[in-house]
Amino acid sequence: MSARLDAAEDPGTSQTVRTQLKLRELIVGGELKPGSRIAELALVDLLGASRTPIRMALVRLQEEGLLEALPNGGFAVKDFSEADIHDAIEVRGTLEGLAARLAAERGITPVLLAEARDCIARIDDLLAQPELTEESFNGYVDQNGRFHDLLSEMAGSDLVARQLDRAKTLPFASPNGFVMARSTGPGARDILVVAQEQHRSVIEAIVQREGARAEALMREHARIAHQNLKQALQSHQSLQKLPGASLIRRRAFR
Amino acid sequence: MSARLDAAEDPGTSQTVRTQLKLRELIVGGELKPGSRIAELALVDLLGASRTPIRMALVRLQEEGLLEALPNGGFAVKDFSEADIHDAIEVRGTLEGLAARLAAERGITPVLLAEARDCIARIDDLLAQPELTEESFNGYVDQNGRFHDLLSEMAGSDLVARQLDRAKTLPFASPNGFVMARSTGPGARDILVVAQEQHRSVIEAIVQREGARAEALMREHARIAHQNLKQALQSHQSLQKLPGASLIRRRAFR
DNA sequence: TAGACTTGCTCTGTATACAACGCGTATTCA
DNA sequence: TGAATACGCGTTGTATACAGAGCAAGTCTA
Repeated sequence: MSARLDAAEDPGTSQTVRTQLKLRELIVGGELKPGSRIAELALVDLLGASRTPIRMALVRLQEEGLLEALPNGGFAVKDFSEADIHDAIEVRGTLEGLAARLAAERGITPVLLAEARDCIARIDDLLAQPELTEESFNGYVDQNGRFHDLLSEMAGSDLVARQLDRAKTLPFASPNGFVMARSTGPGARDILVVAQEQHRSVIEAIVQREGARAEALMREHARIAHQNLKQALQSHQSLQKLPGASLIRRRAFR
Repeated sequence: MSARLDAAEDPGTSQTVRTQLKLRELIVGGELKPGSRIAELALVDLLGASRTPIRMALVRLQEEGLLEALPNGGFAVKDFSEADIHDAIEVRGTLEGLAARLAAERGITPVLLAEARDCIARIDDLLAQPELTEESFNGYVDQNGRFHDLLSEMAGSDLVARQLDRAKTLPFASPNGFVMARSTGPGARDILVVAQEQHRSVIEAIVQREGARAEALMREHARIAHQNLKQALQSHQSLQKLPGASLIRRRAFR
């Protein structure tokens, strides 16, 4: 019975991977409430896979930090305090700072540099107009994600990239996490302008082999998310747009 | 058949956890060669558990970074280049620097401070004598591990502690990794003296709320491991004492 | 009526059976 | 003799059966 109904969705991948992706969506989407135990049998019905791949996915998501193991077996969706989110952003900034410093110290390939410059040029184009449209905002999110991936690659270290991936897994710690929460509003475009300036400066610092400067810039760049967090927590509307908002403890909405 | 022969070893824990611990020992001990596929059935015979908990343990060890998933299924023990080890140490230093900075900025509890001071005092005692015995060296390793655990706790953040744990998992990236490789030799004691001075300074910086200083000190502290790595790679004898030495690529011994 | 004990159910952890896939080998054909 | 194909073995990924433990509900007794 390996040919399940929904197996046709992603023919190439294994049940375990499909289950993991679906589960992650359910979690950050808020379908599974934090704190309460996740019943494996319920997921069997919900996801159309047997318990074995589901358990595998649960273990992987626990290692990712989205689930916690309960004392008497099983897993529950983790919830995060405001302080946790702050720390998650700080960790990402620190590791991105490390990546930037290593990139500056070791030098980067012309190919990577060209890609980064292309990335920055595209964001420049998007920000050329005084008004932010939904389309240009989505474009920014794409290019911003690409920029941060490129930076991870520039460090030239699988280990650093791996650790950075881990740090970005938490939805609100990802480079685009709080950008999403601020897609509209008066200050939205200005923040992107500031962020873009930091993008430009970091690449310049890396090219000039200024490690300390590159590091400091990436740390500060991540801290934009702190401002966005603060603002998002005051606006229910903004929080709705934040991926993984349901994982935040003491949430006022709902 | 849940009452296996060796189940009596650790009555409380589950098969999965026991398997994971045993497997990790096999890996860092060099019993499982890097690169080649790990046959699950072989582990069934070797560890006395069925395939299910073994697979669980394999997945967890992959997430830990000790195993890599092979393209056509299964896992292999990862091998690490000299550059990987360098990066792993740098990542640990960076995260320990973050922990120290957070501890300084946020302040630490008197209990933690007392424990840290006790830790430092014990190391002082061990280093009071001009000669390093095997006993005093082992004592140093214990207290050094304790110190680094305390520092992780001082940050006051589960997320930071988690990420730091990950960074310390690689055996040669752990605070005691390269200390072990330098247990003997003329310079051995002097290095411990330097490290201990850094321990002292970091705690002082944290108490004085000097975040930047605390961070810089922990980074530099981790870099002692770089020196030790360099020296260990030149001496077969030292490498033998290094946990996980068999995971290093292009090794000259054996 | 309240508390404690017992019983039953549901859930996880573990073992095993099954199927598909890949790889190596052997055989056959050109 | 070489290359290509087919067959068989071993391996992983998946499904399911089974057992023990925890939790809740119900009942009995004081």
